[in-house]
Amino acid sequence: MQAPPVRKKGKKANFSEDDKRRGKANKVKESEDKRRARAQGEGHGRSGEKERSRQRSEQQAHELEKREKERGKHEQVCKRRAHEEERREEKEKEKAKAKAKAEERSRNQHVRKRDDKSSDAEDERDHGRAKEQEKAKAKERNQRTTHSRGASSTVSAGRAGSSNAAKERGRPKERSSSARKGSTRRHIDEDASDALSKSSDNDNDEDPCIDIIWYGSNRPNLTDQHPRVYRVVRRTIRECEPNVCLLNAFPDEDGNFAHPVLIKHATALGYVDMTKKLKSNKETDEFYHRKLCTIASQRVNLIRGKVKKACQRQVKTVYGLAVGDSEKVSWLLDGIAYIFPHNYQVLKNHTVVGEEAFNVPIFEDMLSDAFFSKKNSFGFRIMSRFTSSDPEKPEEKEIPAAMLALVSTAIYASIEDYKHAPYEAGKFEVNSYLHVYKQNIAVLDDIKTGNLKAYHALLHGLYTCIVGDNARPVSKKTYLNVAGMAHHQ
DNA sequence: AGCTCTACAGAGGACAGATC
DNA sequence: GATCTGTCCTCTGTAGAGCT
Repeated sequence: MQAPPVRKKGKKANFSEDDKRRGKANKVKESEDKRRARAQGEGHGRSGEKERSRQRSEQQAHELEKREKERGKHEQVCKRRAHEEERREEKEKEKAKAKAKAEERSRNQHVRKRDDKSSDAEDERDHGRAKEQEKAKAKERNQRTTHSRGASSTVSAGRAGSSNAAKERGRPKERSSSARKGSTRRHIDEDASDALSKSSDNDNDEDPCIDIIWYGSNRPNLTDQHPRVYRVVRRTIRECEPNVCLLNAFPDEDGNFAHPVLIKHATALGYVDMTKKLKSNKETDEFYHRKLCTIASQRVNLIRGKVKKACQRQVKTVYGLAVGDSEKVSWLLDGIAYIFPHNYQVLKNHTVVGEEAFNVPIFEDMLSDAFFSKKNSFGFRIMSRFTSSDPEKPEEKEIPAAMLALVSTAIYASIEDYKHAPYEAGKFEVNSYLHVYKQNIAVLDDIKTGNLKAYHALLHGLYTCIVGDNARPVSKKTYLNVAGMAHHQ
């Protein structure tokens, strides 16, 4: 069996060049074989009777040669046939494999769809592990835990473990990456096997260990964790990620924002010892939940980072920025003028249309780009949870204020990057931009309290523009005029 | 030591061109 | 027209550098 093409560094599947070359080489080889076969055939025909009549001895030698050639030819044909047979078998095997893979994929999709529908479905999935797999997993994990206890750490070993872990930082990379590969695959397989073995709902066989598997890097890896820990953290992530757009884009203002969510899911799943550990104030237990929180908080970071990246590409043209134009940048950022339609003229009075907050096309573009670029994108996945602020029109959903404020904050950060030359994309840190986020939220709150209809028109209007036909068209935001906005800026 | 951010890696889906 | 193959893109997850 041929090994699958090795992927190298980089995002793209990197088998292209190698495969191309391999494909070309095969073609060249084929044509060379053909040429050789043709040449052999021709040569064979020419070595005829003329030679025989001239010199018997030569003829004998020739015949000998001929026989040799034929034998060689025959061997070649045999070899080729064997090779063809081999290739055919390989192809059949590959086909069978692809079929199995497709079946597995469709099962996975089914499971994933089920998973999206409700978290109850996840319960089924999580609890429906095949007995055999669980045993194998438990065995594997025990081995790993033993290893990590000896060489690295589990948090059950407490802080002492972390110092060991620090020593272990220099461990060979293969260890972690192979563990990652194995574990990632393992969880996917769990999903697949789960779809098949719904009947085996039995938690008694599950590995009850709730220690954190941690090899001493900055945070524990999600997929390395024991099933119970994995399940609780996974659910915590699933709850925290949408909340970034629905409720608060900067929850990590409180470093342990995921802590209550962890407790909630541990309790819901009935993991008494884990709930106890999460609620405990002991130093080792605090360390335990802090470590678990870091897994969730990284996901939140990633979402924000993506939004900032989307904005970086656009602000230059939208706001007509030049690198090092600190005067314009300062003006745009002061009082968050950039959220309003404006007219900036050098050495003249700049004007801002205060009635049209967030009525700049970049907001719609950035929301689209960051959250709704594809039917499968994050925004579409959480769209069912969007609500309406207008009690009279509950069906007219709105873009959540947190989502709009996050985009606005990312735009602020991107504009600020142009303040100094040379251009350098700054970091989108919580500490640096939390005040901007709060300022944006305050503006939205003011609109909401001052003119609910305008607030609804703004956010539902954005929703309509982005989501399209699913929503009813809504009047333009031109009547938005919030007198009280100014004193909050 | 812990936090934050970025880059990298792997898997799977989408799509276009090639081939049958 | 159906199927196959190669390539690109996106998403999820992880490692590690740099900073506090």
